[in-house]
This record gives sequence, structure tokens and C-alpha cells, in this order.
Amino acid sequence: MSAADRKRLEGTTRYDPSEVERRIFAEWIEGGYFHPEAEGTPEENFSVAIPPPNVTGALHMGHALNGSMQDALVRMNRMRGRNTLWILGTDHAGIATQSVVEKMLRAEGVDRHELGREEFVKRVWAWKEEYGSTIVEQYKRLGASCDYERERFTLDEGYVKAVYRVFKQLFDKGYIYRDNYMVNWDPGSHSAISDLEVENREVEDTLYSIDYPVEGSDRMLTVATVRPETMLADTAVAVNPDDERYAELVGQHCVLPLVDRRLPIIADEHVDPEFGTGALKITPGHDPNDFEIGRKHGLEEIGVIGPDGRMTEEAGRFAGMTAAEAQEAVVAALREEGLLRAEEPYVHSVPFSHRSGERIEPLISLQWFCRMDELAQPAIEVVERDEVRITPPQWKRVYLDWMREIRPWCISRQLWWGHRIPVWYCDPCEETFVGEVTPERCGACGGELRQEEDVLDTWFSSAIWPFATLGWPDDTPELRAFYPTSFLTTAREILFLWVARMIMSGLEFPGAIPFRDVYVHSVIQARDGRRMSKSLGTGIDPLEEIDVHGADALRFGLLAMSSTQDVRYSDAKVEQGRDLSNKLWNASRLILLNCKFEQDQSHINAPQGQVPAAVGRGILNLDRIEDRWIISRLERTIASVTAKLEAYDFAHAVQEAYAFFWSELCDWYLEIVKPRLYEGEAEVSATLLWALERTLALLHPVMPFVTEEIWSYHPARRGHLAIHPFPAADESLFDLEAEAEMEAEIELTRRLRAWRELVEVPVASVLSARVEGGGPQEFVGRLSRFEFSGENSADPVVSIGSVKVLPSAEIDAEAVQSRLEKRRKELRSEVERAERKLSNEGFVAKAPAEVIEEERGKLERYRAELDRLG
RNA sequence: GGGCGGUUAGCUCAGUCGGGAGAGCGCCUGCCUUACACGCAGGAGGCCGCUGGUUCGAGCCCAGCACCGCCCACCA
Repeated sequence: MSAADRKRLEGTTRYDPSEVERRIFAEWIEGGYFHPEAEGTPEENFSVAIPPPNVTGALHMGHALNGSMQDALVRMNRMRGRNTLWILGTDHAGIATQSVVEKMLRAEGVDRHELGREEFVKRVWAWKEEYGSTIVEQYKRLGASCDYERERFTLDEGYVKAVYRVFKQLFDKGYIYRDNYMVNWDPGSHSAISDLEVENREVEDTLYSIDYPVEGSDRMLTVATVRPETMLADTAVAVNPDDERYAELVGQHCVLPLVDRRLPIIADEHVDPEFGTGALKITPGHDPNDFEIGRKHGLEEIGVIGPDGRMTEEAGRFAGMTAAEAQEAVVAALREEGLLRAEEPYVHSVPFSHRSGERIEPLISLQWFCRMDELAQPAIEVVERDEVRITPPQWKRVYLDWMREIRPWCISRQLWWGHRIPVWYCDPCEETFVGEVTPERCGACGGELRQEEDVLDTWFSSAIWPFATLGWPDDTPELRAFYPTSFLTTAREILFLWVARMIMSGLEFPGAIPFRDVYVHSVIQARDGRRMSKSLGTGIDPLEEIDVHGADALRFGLLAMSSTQDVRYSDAKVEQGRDLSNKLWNASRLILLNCKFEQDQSHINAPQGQVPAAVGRGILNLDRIEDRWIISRLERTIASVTAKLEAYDFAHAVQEAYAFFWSELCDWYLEIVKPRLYEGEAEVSATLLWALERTLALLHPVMPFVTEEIWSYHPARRGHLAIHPFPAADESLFDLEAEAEMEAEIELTRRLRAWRELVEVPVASVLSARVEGGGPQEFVGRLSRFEFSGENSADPVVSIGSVKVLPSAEIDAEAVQSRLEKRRKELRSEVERAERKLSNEGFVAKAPAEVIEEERGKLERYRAELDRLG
């Protein structure tokens, strides 16, 4: 070790992530480790497509968790020597980005309509150039080992080409069509949105009951509505066909108040006779149910509310009012005419836009749709057959249920920012052209063409992310090397919005599943159990956590707190990660500053994937029990942690690695071998360096910065830990006998220490004890501060295992007696419990033999100890 | 309305095959012991939501109930 390194290690008793992280990250980038060549096959390579964050986004806890999981697996596979690609990029996020820029312009006093579409889009691009890489930089802070040289954007040139190819092919197959249909109109973003972007919220409204006079009679039909203003667009009244109260009225008409339109009275099963009066006003233009009923019965569709949320000309004297104003006016008018029968508070669920937060206005409008049935079928089958595996498994059924009920997808959006739909119209001859490139002129009449104004739903382009980012539709080396990708981690909220659509489009276009595994991770809630959300102010900023505790601490903490169920954010887990970083640092200082580097350490520079099997045998000298024990524990921990990571069981994986390192390696092994280490013994140096090297490599995928930093102090290392071979458990080093023996020695040490405390012996005093036969290991006495001797005939105060504690003035005799009495009591109750169990005929007759044997063994041991204590 | 999940130590959460309930944090006691006080050693703390059932044996399996959360759904 260089003198400078030694000095730095000696002087730094605390690991300081803020000093380390940027420097280390730059070294990785410099090394080009995250930028693989496009070689090999997808089967032998490892690739992951990041869920593309919105270009407007800032790293939130969901990204941090998702990123920590992906990076752990990506780094592990890279270290295993697989050609590894983590595709990074951002999503143009139509509505979100357009709103951000619109807001910015508004602050300058500019309305986008003043600028015009072309200029506005230019401004958005300018915004993107300036701010669009924010979140990418934040992923770097986390340590994410993405390929930053292959960064993609869902609106970059190649990507647009892929989107247009997809549109064209789906159109040619007849899946994409244009129709006048009821859509979720979002008055906030001034666009249609899909069913999946709508969330239902409970709202208290007023339920109005209104009398509709029956034509040619003085009878009234009373209907109920929470939206009286929509009555202006009523085109029928419906009753249940089995409802005898109204049977004679079916086929007759009633008269729509305020409008005097004749409304047919129709029968439809959808009407619930139990609700209200059992008569339902039908407004096909403004209610999704009524729309269905209207189409079924061939009713007229009238629109009285426009896309701007104001009443249209159709609304007659209410035209020009906002819907809310019209509601008030209509209610007032009805009241005046004596037709308002009742008003009562009414709680029901109402659709809101997930994007703008505004209440959805169902409207009929001309939109583009994509039929999903044919696309869904193969995507159902691959999941049924587990070719795409969904973990945890309960989400498989959720996915399948949704896919089997899938409905057409409204893919057009009335925005300016996005993929403008590749459809051109020729007004004179009414021709429509669909293509991947802008056509010059109308093929039929040679006239000017006009491109469709609408853009595509952002999710239309996200759906092709795993292959579009690799260069599809071209046959690129990247596509050949890295598609299908290996796995996807995602929050369940985008299972339908994104995951399902990627599977459908993967099968339809490149013709293969986009990933083999989908891991649906938990949601991290705020500390108080509420959702983390910007609007609630409950978000916890991962970057602040990184600033305070370090990226490794956050990564460890997030993985440790993750689960199959939703969990609250745990500061304690992040602090546990921070403490672990520090512990790694300090244990490494102890080892690196005291070890002899006389052994050949060249194995640590073995090339990727070529660590010789059982290499440890040639390096380690395992004569001593504690060395065999720690190496066995290490290798078994490697096996277990690796298996858990591969099974996406991150929480148990990291906690097991923590427990091994902290309790077994540091608390016991290091304390046990300190004398040997200080003496400069070669064997213990070899063992410690081996254990350190493999522990650092094992933890590197989870805590890349601190492990890499420590690695840089290893005198024999060349190159970075990021590309060092990941340890594969060497089963030939498993030694269960050594483990059992060491566990007994450790347990004895514990009991001796506990006994000392109980009988109030000062820490500084060394007690004497007699041991028979071979006696315990040397360290037992040292760590419990006992002096063992073979000869001494004094009567022992107590026996603890094989150790007979000899009298001493420092031992409080009274405490000993009360301690002994307590132990006798414990033993008596244990003996009683075991006897009871063994005298239970059912137990002896039916329990498995080994369980009974175990119970008998316990009983004997307890009896024996009780006999010794008298 | 349908579906899924939860209820375990003061807090946040684990708990595999049904066979003496665990972790981290917090708490108590003692230690700045030449890697680390972001540390070391020792300790206290549990009606496993409630009721019933199956079983030799239930935190775990079954039924019912009570709360809490999430997802899906076209009752005005």
C-alpha cells in the first residue's frame, strides 16, 4: 500500500459519501463500463429497459426504489461477465410537458395560441434541451449504471420513425380507426384521455328530482340527476321493461321541460327499478351509460356542453354559460315552473382527470381508437404460459382479468406536444392518407394535404419502449443483442397503462415478448402512511436523503424496507444503510492496515467470469476452526444472498448480507482473530483479505460507492470493482461441522459474558475458571474475560457449560444464589413442559419421529443441567 | 358492487414445511477496550385483531366478525 493511501486510511475514521460519490461515478463513466458493445445474443446478454421517467420529472422515491432494484441486478450481472445494457431515456410526456411550458409562457404573458403550433413546439423543444436532462443527472446521483451514451427520448428521430411504423401497421390491419364516440374529455388539458387516465373519487353532489310531464296526460315521470344541465340534451326517458308501474307508458312520449322536446319513453334493462322512481333520463351526448343505451335504441345524440366546458348553441337560452352556471340556471328555471320535485345531498363516485385533476366531462367527439382484442390475445397467452413471469404471482391474475375485458383504446389527444398522428387529409377529394413519411400531394387529385391535428397518447409511444430504444424497426446490432430484455421492475399502477401494452406491442412487432420477468414492487408510503405525493406535500426527496446519508445508504434502506406489501418510508432503514457503509469502511481499515500482503493476491485480477473454481483452496490455509467457520459462513451467505436477489427478494437479500457482515464477520471473527492479525500471521491475512474481497463484491450491486472506494485501497487490485467478477459460492468451502462447533463456542462465550453481568462483576476483572478435557477455544476466555486453568481443586461457584467458575471476591455471592435459583426455576418449567408434551399420547403417536427425538433430547439436557445445579 | 392485501414488541416490518415468536430503530444497564460512539457488551419488552373450527400441536390451515388500505366497476 502506498504511504499516501495508508495515511488516508489511518486518518479517516468515518466514511464520507459526499466526498466519494461523484469522483467514483466519474471513474466508472471514464471506464466505459456501462456502455457495452452490441454483441452476443439476448440469451447470454443481460438487458433492462428503464421505465422512462417523464422528461419533466424529478427523481422521486418510486424512481429511487425502482432504480435501486434494477441497478442491483444490472450490476450483479455485469460483474458476472455478461454483456450488460441498461437502457436509459426519458418520455416526452405529452400533457405534463405541454402544461409545464404553457405555464412558463403564461408567466411571460404569452398564450400558446398566439404563438401558433409550430412556434410552441419549438419552445417545448428548447425547454427540453435546457431542463430535460435533470432527471438523468439525478439517476447518476443514485449510482444507476445505465448506458448514458445510448440515452433515448420518445420523440427523437429514430423513435418517431418507430411510432409511425407501428401506427401504419395497426391501421393497415384495421385495428386503428376513427370514430365519433363518447370519450373522457379533460377540460383541464383540453383533450380526450383514456379510461386508464381517469380516477374515480367520491364526491358529494346534489341529486335533483325533476318532473317530466307525460304527453297527453297529466301524469308526471320523475327522473333523478346530479347534472340537471345535461337534461337539455335528453333524447329519451327509460324504464325497466319489467317495471309494471310504467308498462303502459312505454312507447308513449313525455315532454322535456324548458326545451319542449318530445322524448320517447323506452324500456331498457339497464334501468334499476329500485333506484329513485325507476325512471331514467337518457342523455346520450353527455353520459357514458346513456350513450350506450342511445346507440342501442338509435336515439339522437345532442351535445349541449362544448369542449371548452361551456354550453353550446344547442342549449338555447343557456348557451355561453359554463356548465356550472347552466346548472344553477336550469335548476332555477325548473323551480319556477314547479317541476323541481326534490333536492337531496348525494354521495357518489365521479371521474376526474389523473393529469389535470379536473372533473371529466363525458362528450361525444371524433377520435382515433385502437381495437385491442386481437392484440391482447397473444399477450394473454404468454402470461398464461408463464413465458412472461409476473412476480409476486397474484398480479398475474389481475393482469389476465383486465386483459380479458380489454376495451378499445382512445389514442388521439388534442395537444400540440407529441407524435402528430401520421394521417393526411385531402379536403377537395376527401381522401385520407396514412403513412410513415409526409406525402407530398394527394395521390388522387394532386391537391394539398392537411395533416391530422391530433397527437398520439404518450403511452402509445411508451408501449414500444423496449424495442424502439434498440433501433427497431431497423435490424440493428443492439436489437439483435439485447431484445428481448431480461426483466422489468414496475409499480403496479402502470401494469395496464404500460406493461400490458409493451407485451402486446412486443409480440405484434418484433414478434417476441419484451421481457421474461415482470417484478411488481411495493409502494413506499410517507412516514405517516399516506401516499407520497407532491400535491399533498408528503413526498420525501431522495436527493436530500442522498445528501445527508449517501446514495448507498438510501439504496440499502429502500431495498431493506421493500416488501410485497406497501410499506412506510423508514428512516431507520436508511440509517442502517449508512451505518453499514461506515462499518464496511472501518472493518476494511482494520483489515487493510494490518494484513500482510505476502501471499499471492493475483487471483483478484482474474478476468471476468474466469475465477477458478475452489480458488480459495489454493489461497487459504484452513487449519483453524474459526477460519473454516467464517469462510463457510461467507460462502453460504454468498449462495443465499445471490439466490434471493435472483428471486427479486431484495429485502431479505440485503438484510442477510448485513447480518453476516456485521454480526459474524465483525462482531465475532474480527474480534477472535485480532491477536493473530496484530502478530502479522500470514494465514489470517489471507483469510481476511479473501473474506473482505468477496464481501465487497457481494455488496457492490447494492452499495456500489463505498465498496468501490474501499476497493481502491486494496494494494493488489487492478481495475474497478464494478467489473470485478461477482462471487460464486464455492461449495467446497462449506463446512457445517465447523459452523456447529463455532456456534457452540460463541454460545458459551455469550453465556459467560451474560453471567458476569448478572453477578455484577466489573468489566475490568478477569475471573478464574477450571476447564476439563480440551477446554474451549482460546478466544472464549479472552472475549469473556476469564482465565482458564486445568488444575484447581476449589469448589466451583457455578458450571457454565464445560466451564467451572472458581470463587472470587469480585463475585457477588448473593447475586450468584439468586441467579442460580432463577435458572433452576427456568429449568424446572422447561422440564415440565417437555414432560407434558412427551406424555401426550397423541403427540407421541402422530408427530414425526425427528420432532419427538428433538423433544426427548431437550428434556435430557434440561434434566442434566438441573441435576448439576442441585 | 366485485377483487386483492393488511392487522405480530413502543415504532417500522420479517416470519419458508404447522413443531418453543424474529430484525432494525427506540428503551434500560455498563463501557470513548489501540477498526468503527454511525461503536462494543449485557438486558427488558409480545392475548401474533376478535370468535369459533380442524389438528397430538395453529402467528401459519378453514369459517365468521371487526377495523385499515389498494385496485377494478356504466346505478342516474
